Amino acid sequence: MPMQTVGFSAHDHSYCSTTAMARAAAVCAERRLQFTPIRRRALEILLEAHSAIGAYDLLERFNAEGLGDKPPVAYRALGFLVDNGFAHRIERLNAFVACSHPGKAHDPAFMICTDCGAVAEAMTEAKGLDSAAKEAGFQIHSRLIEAEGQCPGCRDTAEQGAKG
Amino acid sequence: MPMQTVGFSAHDHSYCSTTAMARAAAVCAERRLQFTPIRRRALEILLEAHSAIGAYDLLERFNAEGLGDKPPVAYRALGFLVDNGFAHRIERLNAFVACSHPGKAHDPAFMICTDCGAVAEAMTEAKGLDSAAKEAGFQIHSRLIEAEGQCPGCRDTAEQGAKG
DNA sequence: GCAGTAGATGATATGTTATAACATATCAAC
DNA sequence: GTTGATATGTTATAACATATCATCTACTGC
Repeated sequence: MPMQTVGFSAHDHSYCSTTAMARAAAVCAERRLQFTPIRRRALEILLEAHSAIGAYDLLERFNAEGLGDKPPVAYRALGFLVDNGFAHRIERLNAFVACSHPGKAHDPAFMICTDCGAVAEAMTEAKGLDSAAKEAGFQIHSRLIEAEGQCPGCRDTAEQGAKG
Repeated sequence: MPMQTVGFSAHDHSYCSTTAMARAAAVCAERRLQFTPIRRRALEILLEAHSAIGAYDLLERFNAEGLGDKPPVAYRALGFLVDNGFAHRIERLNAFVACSHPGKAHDPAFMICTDCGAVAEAMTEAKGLDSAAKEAGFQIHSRLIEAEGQCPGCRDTAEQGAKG
């Protein structure tokens, strides 16, 4: 099945994956960053998943493909992707997802489905947090916003199960 | 110095600590929970800190006091405190803080000072996240909101340093 | 009081995530 | 062809977390 969920909605995944890779390659070229095979493959794997991938999961994939089997290999590749805005770290899961809006600076929020593991990225304003920080005299350097719950697909499935 | 920061503002810390302990004890009595010496001491230590304490830091304290030196001891105590709303886990730090609003159900936001390690808890609305979730058809079960930056005290210090 | 039971603690082992530190390879610039 | 910069390979270990089973303690009902 070629369709999966992004933002929990069906889409042509191979297309979105391909365009994301092309965009990443373009950004790297522009910034004189080396989009090496390991980095490239790491991003491909994240893009294929649309769920969060742990560093050691990634490492297993690498190992199977002869790309290296030591933790730093995975952490460096992931670090590169995160540093350059091609991926995000999901703290709740100690894992990583491909960025849905690469290139643009953003403080994303994530919705994590606890049933199927899908992760969707949303742009949010976090106005409540900003005003709380202002009130406290706290200067925010970075925000972390993650929600866990059920994606639309899994809600439907759960309801079916409850009925049947 | 008896004063420290909560919500980054000066306060009589021994008083806030004592009342928090009393409140926790009352809640435990009401819910028929055992507020055992280990659990009690864990909460005391978190309350004294007003910054996030890691499980192994806590364990070191326990060990020094003859309360146990194996990881499960710390994780169980912390689990109890979190489950019952006396403490929160800070994902970004893999560490724990005493709850500033025990008893009330809440989805707190945290402000973490990267200079001094102080952590303040704020109540927020997270309206942006809620509307994004609604739009995506995602049902939120729990929220995680953490900001890193500089607390008022450390901002002042940093400015002094820049000047001098 | 005493037996049964649930919950708490003790102890061992292991699993999982992450980084420090050092060595080597690759490639471009001089 | 040496230098310098960046990426990768490798070893070791730090840091965080849980599974499992044995034992003990405290409440429950008799």
